[in-house]
Amino acid sequence: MSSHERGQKEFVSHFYTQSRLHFIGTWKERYARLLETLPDSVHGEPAPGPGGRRYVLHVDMDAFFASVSLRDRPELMDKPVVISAASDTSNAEVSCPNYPARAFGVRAGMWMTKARELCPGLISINYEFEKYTEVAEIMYRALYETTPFVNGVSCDEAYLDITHLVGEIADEAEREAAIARLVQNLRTAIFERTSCHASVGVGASMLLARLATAKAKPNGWRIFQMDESGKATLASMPVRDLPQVGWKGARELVAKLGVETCGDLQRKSLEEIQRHFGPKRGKTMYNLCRGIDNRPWVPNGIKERQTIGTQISWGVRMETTKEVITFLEGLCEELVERISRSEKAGLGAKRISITLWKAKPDANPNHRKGSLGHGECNILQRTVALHHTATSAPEFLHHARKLLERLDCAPTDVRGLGVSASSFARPDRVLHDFFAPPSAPSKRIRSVNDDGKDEGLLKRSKVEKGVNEGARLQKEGDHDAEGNKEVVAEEERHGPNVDDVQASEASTRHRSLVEPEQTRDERAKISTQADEGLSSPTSKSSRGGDKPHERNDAVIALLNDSQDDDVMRDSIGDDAKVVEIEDDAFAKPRHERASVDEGSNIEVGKETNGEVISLDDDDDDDEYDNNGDDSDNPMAFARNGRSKDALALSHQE
DNA sequence: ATCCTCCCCTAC
DNA sequence: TAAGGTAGGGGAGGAT
Ligand SMILES: Nc1ccn([C@H]2C[C@H](O)[C@@H](COP(=O)(O)OP(=O)(O)OP(=O)(O)O)O2)c(=O)n1
Ligand SMILES: [Mg+2]
Ligand SMILES: [Mg+2]
Repeated sequence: MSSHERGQKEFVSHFYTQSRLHFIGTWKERYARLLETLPDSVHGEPAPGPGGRRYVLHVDMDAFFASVSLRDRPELMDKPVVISAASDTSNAEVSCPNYPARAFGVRAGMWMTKARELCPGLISINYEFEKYTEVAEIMYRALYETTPFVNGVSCDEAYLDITHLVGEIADEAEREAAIARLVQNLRTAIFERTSCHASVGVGASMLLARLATAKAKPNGWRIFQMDESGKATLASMPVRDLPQVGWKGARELVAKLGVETCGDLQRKSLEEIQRHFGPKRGKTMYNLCRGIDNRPWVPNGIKERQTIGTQISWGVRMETTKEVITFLEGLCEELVERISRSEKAGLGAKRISITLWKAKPDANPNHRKGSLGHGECNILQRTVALHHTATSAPEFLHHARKLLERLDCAPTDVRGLGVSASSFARPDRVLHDFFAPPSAPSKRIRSVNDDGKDEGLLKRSKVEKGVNEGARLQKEGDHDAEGNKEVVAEEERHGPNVDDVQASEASTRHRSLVEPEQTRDERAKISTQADEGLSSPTSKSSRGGDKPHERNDAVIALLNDSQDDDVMRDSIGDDAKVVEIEDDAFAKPRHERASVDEGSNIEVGKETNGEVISLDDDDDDDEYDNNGDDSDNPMAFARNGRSKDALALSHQE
């Protein structure tokens, strides 16, 4: 049921109860709350052992969602089963195939129709999010019983540093025996308490532990030693098996450097890799293919959040601007709720971004994921930096609307929306909001920038030049459906879940080399030729024609109402006629400004509350689409010197 | 150089 | 039917 049919706001909250990706995506936040109940979890970094020895465990549940659900259905255990929202013949997305299903080539992210082709009679079980949460918690408790040095990655996966438990053991054989005992105890504890299997990899770094886990699965464990044989193993592994090298990266490596294995990559110089992938990514790849992992240990796996966001790009259908606004409002309310549940509770956002999935004009409905998928879209984002913080849903909504206006999208073309908050800082007008309800008209004191333009003009300058050619802004699809057929050999072994000892040599698990059934490209194109051209080394040039973001320098008004705009603009940052709050944060580089506010003990007084920069207030915002039809914006004409429907707007001069 | 915005990729 | 989210790293290209 689309958002239009269900009602925009209801749709938002309901969607989140059903989405597995939302469940996964918000898991760390819930994990952070769980940690607060585990006194042992507050720990710093583990120290290296004697002789620089280090032992890291990577623990990952096997076919997690499926394992949880199959506990109660033992008769299905050895049959091919997936977890998905599918019933019968529907085309849902596969979340988690069990290992028997994987033997048929069924993969997470695959659509059910494809999965059924590969595996006739495939059984699907629906999501049971509460159970996953329960099992995840039990698993984590077992992990923290082993060591406080736990780095949580996801609901079914974490790294443990056990150097302090085994590193002191001088004799190597003894040390390895101790590791084996520890790992087996942990695996046994998890299985006894959850009836689900975890596999474990051991290595001197997170990277090596993770590579070991991949070889250990399912239901096994393994050590990845970087001895001669380990080096040979690594050299023979496809680059796709390295973390951070995904489907595109692997393909790019082949196309640009002729590299397929880690060994191939090892033979390339740092400079050459960097030439194609940039300094940082190049350096990372250069290291990873050698088994070198410099990632710092993150205690508990919890880093300070930089952004909090909400987005939905499924089932989004709207016909009027009002519907768009209502949907956005739903997202903003969800966002505020999530912020309040996070460690950023009580803070406000100094940056707000939106994401828009805009249907391509020529989108082919056959490439949609069911009737409610977003189909072929251009995905556009816009950001605004505020001088002050936004804390309430109405404030977020206000800015989200303005950002959306810049994108000039007809409601009927909207296929998805997102709102996100960043640059968190101490809120600067908390009390103010109490006395000034969102809709209250504001007193304003206007000022004008150098151009001397006035506000009226600004309000029509929202749509940016170039957005109507948005298609050009995005990279074209990468591969056609055919590209998908060249499925790579996978999954040699899947017999009965064997030993609880070192998994056999044959136990190799490859990450998919196949493009996921994914959002950005919709693997839309039927013509392979054009595609191949684009994937050549020059393909980046598809961004060449960008004309993103014309600077929106116009009018500024000062006012003291929390409703009004508060946009940070270069043109006014330092020299415009704006009464600026004296705030040491503003002495810093722009990107540091907002976040450092937090903890700076600036009094949030009446004095500093007053000045807010604004473009205008909200009273007539409905021009966001005047009547829902895009492309008719006076400024589109003014700026482009051309506009499809400039005539339609002559109404306001 | 460094910052900023928008976009791409990756992982679960 | 069907639920294509979320966060972070980082690159390209323009502005400063
Ligand atoms: N594209 C994906 C990837 C993962 N998941 C969910 C279902 C998985 O069960 C869970 C954990 O992801 P893993 O990558 O750990 O995969 P599994 O645990 O399913 O299998 P494995 O045995 O390979 O770890 O996340 C999902 O819904 N969609
Ligand atoms: Mg797993
Ligand atoms: Mg996992």
